[in-house]
Amino acid sequence: MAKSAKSNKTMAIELRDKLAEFIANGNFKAGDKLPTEAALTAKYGVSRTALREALKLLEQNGTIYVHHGKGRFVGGIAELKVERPITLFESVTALTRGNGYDPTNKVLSIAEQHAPEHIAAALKISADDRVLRLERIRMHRDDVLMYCVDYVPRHLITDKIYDVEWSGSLMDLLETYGHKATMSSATAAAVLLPDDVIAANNLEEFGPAFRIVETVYTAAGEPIVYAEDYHRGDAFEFSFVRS
Amino acid sequence: MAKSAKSNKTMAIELRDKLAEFIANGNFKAGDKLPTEAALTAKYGVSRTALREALKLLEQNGTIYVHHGKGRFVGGIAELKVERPITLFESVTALTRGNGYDPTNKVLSIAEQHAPEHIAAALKISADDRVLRLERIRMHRDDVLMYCVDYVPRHLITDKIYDVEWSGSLMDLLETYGHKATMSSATAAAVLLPDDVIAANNLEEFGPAFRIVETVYTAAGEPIVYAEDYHRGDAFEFSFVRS
DNA sequence: ACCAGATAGTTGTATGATGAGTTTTCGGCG
DNA sequence: CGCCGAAAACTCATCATACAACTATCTGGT
Repeated sequence: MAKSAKSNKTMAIELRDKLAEFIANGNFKAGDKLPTEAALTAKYGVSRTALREALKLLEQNGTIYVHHGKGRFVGGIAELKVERPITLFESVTALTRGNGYDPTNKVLSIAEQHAPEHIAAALKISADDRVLRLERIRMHRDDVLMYCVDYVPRHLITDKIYDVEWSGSLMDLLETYGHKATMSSATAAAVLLPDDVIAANNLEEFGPAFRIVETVYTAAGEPIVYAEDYHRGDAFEFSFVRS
Repeated sequence: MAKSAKSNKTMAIELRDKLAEFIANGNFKAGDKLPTEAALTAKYGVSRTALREALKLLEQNGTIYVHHGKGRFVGGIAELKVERPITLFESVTALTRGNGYDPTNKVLSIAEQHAPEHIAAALKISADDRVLRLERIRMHRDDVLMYCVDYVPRHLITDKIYDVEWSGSLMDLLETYGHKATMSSATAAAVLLPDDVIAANNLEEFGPAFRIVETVYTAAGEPIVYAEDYHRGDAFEFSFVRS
């Protein structure tokens, strides 16, 4: 199996994902026996080393379980897999598309200011540091799907704020400045939009919102965004497995 | 490194855990460089194969990240762990206590009926099979925290329904009948309580609800409960890590 | 028919070699 | 002396081979 061209992924990761797909698409149910290592190395054309590494990753995430000398078997949790769990870190654009919409962004405001105390703490900046506050709505045709407020430490964006295109993906933008978002710590709650937001933006029909407040980090643990995302209740549903 | 005596764990798993401990105890912070493969094989007295397998497991769970040719570094995700993530399978009682409340249950109704089609499908029962529908509210003093509807396949409860105490934990009850709940597949959304529920139970002040719909399974993958839980929006907040 | 040993099948572990990406060192040139 | 390119060293990625440990099945002896 040749690795994908230009892929940064290792063979083990690619193979893990291919095997996961094979299991998901192969009419397996919990407890079914998987092909042996020998059969799988032949099937995918890889070394036994890469295959074993991939299989151990699948074992760690519950997709399979192993009995030494007997073989490998499909784990029960595999049937509970959801395609895009709430725990998946992805851009708001991808999330919105995953819920079946074709989103466009509208920038309501972009401003440089001091951060409220709790936001400064989350972003690990001092009270003297400034943040950029980006306020946007995400729309599908004429319907407002999300109201979003993002706070970014000012020092991360080395250009003047009016020289920057703010309507695209904030994560992609930060990556061009050398800060690649990879994970976040989040909380979710059911709320109503703040009254002043409703009044300022004609959002009387928005209804209950699924609010996610998250701090976004690079792989090295550097906090780069504090986000408050209000997802319209009747437009979004979030999936996850509890175990 | 000798494996623990009588351990069923593979070398890779044991080493993963030892390395995780080394990282946690070693005054490392996110972004710090870890010792090379050569140094770690010498330190732990293991083959390079086992070490690489262990390191890949740590990479998958976010503890470390890798840059080909540069080395391995401590990941920031370890600092993001939350104590009771939304993905933790626990009883509603434990969840409610985790949010700081001392809940009492009030049974609104218990009835035997046919299951709606989507619920029969989720519980993997036929249209002829019957379910028990349990409707309850969870209260903290005089405040209603949750409105819950649970559906249980009738055949799981071998006693007459009026001989059963329904105000306790449903999961504990099912365990006494030999069906231990261990995991669930869930979706969450922000909604309003249905109008008839508000009217029937004087819940005009409930406000937006964080609704979790989940199918609960035993370890063998047998579905035993279909639950619709409406958590009062201003009383519950759910945490999770995205990666 | 039952039991013990041998064989075959399957996963677990180790070692050595080569390839690919990154950093450091060395030598030549202006 | 500083800069640049090439080579060497460092570090992770992949492959191949050999042997060990566990499980299932087969065979031969009683």
